[in-house]
Amino acid sequence: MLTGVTPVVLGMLRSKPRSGYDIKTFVDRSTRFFWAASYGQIYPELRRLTKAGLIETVSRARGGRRRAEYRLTSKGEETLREWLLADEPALHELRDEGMLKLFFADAVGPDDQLALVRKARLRHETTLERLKTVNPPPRPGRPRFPLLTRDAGVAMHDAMAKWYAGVEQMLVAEIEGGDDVRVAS
Amino acid sequence: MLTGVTPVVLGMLRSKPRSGYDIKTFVDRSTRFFWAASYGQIYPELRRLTKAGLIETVSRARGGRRRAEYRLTSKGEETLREWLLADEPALHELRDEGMLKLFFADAVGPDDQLALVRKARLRHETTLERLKTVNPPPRPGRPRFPLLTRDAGVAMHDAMAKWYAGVEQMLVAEIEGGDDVRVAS
DNA sequence: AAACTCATGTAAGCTGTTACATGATTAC
DNA sequence: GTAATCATGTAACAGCTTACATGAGTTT
Repeated sequence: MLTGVTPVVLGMLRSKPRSGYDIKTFVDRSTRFFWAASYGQIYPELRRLTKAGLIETVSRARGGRRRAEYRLTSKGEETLREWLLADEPALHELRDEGMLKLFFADAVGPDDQLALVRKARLRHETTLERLKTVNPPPRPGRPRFPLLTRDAGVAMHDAMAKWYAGVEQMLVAEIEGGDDVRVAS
Repeated sequence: MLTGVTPVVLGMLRSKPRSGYDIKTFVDRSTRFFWAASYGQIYPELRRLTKAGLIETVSRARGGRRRAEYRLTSKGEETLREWLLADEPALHELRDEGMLKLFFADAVGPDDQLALVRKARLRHETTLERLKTVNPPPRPGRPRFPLLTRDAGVAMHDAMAKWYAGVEQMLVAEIEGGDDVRVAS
């Protein structure tokens, strides 16, 4: 894989010809949650891949509008397949500021800790709901795996939301318990 | 937050003075899974933070070795607390090549799809096992939240491993089912 | 004395984001 | 006619990784 954007562009062009704009739009509605891409990556990549012979231009019009559509060449399809079946361990990177905050939560008092955890849970629940609304009707012939990855997102954020909920309960119990003790003594 | 490394450095110096080397080592054993940091970030950041008065140098020796330890100033502690309680939505970014491959898995045949899913499940299970072995004895007085984030990692990778296992079963059933039909017809 | 670990630091380079420029077409 | 959307592109910058340089102390 030359750069991080290569497989997305290749993959997006496999099912049908698309323009750079199309790719960006589709990425934002689909892979963005686990693999984002910007115009600054996509357009230069389309040129590189054309030069490398992995994709080719199809048509330059839609309506009267200027438009450059690309499709995979057989060489491009082969490259995509190679990447899919490659043996190298797949990259897996996470940047989760909420988790980092939790890591350092000892620096604040119990109430603030609770607020922090609650916020994190809410975030995951919001993402969860948003993912659930993505619901294109499965048609025969349409690729099935994209929808599957949506389910993965649901599973992940659901697990996280529930985990945070557990921590929340623990903290609530401690705060209340602590109050009781103080009242009782 | 100035840069991504700021809160880690600040947070790592809160519990006790550390050197840049210490910070890097500790990050690699703890936050790396959701927030990585390299020397190229840490050392320059230590200078910036010193100049800004958020941290200060403590001692310059340990054994006979050259060593620069830093600790939080009160201003630094305040900055850390502000970041912890900030209202801005926490950054959450994922780069998951395995998931991207699954997204495009329609491009390969059933057997390769299965192999791909199996590999992904194994990856998560491996990470899961590694996380489970991180088990520092909880001592009173030692911060508790770091250990909690380890549990979060366990929860997340467990959820993903199980989700992939489900997909795997589905694919296996389909492949076997397809065979049966072919054999029966 | 060789090898390893502790320890600090930087330069080059790669990747990716953001913001902007440009202009055509369509919807109101 | 004006606002929104479609569409392509780039330049500047921010952020981070990698590799290297350097050297002291420790272990074998």
